[in-house]
Amino acid sequence: MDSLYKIGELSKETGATIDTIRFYEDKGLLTPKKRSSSGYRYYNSSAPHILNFIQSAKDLGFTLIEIKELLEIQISKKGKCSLALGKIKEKEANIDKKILELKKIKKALARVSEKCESTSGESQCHFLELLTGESNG
Amino acid sequence: MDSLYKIGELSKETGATIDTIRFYEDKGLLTPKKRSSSGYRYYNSSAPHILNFIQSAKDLGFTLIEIKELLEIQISKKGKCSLALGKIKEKEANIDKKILELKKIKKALARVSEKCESTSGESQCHFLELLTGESNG
DNA sequence: CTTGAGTCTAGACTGTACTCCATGGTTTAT
DNA sequence: ATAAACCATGGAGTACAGTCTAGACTCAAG
Repeated sequence: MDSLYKIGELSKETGATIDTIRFYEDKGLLTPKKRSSSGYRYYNSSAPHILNFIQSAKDLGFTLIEIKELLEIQISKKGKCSLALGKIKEKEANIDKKILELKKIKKALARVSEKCESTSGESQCHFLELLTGESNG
Repeated sequence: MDSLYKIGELSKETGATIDTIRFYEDKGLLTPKKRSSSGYRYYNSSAPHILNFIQSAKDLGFTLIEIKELLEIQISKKGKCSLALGKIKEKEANIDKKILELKKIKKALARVSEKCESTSGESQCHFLELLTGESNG
């Protein structure tokens, strides 16, 4: 039902190199569905999703250890979390903080764009001032 | 008007180590306002803001080179950007993407919390499924 | 059944971002 | 004036996240 594919195919599909995929396996982030008798790795269709998630999460500043933790989160048949609820709430709060910081930076950049497009002059300032709100434009 | 302080004081105020502050200087992210005749570094009140920004930006997955670029953005008296407007728009788009990715992760975590709090059972699933929306609860 | 592309393991190497010396000069409080 | 605390430079060492190489095995096509 779910055709398996080899590491080279997975690599081509996701853009992650073969070495990187093996490295992630070593770190416990992505285990092949099975190994052939000769040792070849075979992956199922969830592997590319995992690799894409790892890539996104890395771009967002998560370490491989944190990403591993996120990937390990699951809910049992009885509705139990694999990770303490407090820890999960902590991660949520952490992400909220990141979103806020990004919005601040975005706002500062938007102000830069705006000022540079209008070319109304007399508005000298640095990014840092735009970030903290002390603009003089 | 603006009292200067030494690297140790800056370190204590921001939590960045002296070595880190010097390292950032080497990379062009933070230059002391002036040096004493004996070589001591003296910083003004904007230094802690810069260090805090570096810390936040690092947590958000920006490299020191990207952070340097952000810090170098400024608008001249004539309303000109120090960086091409296209580049700035690109950075804005990049940040929008990061915010979206974070919101997805946040949503998945919120679903985990919700399910684990309700304990209504029969809802086995992994984080990755919650992330992509294929939950079976 | 061979040839070439793909895969295996193990280990060395790289870049980024620090972190830790060693050694010596400077400041400050007593 | 002298110790204690602080700061300087330069260079070595570390952790994380890959990236590359060597040497051997496997698989698919002609």
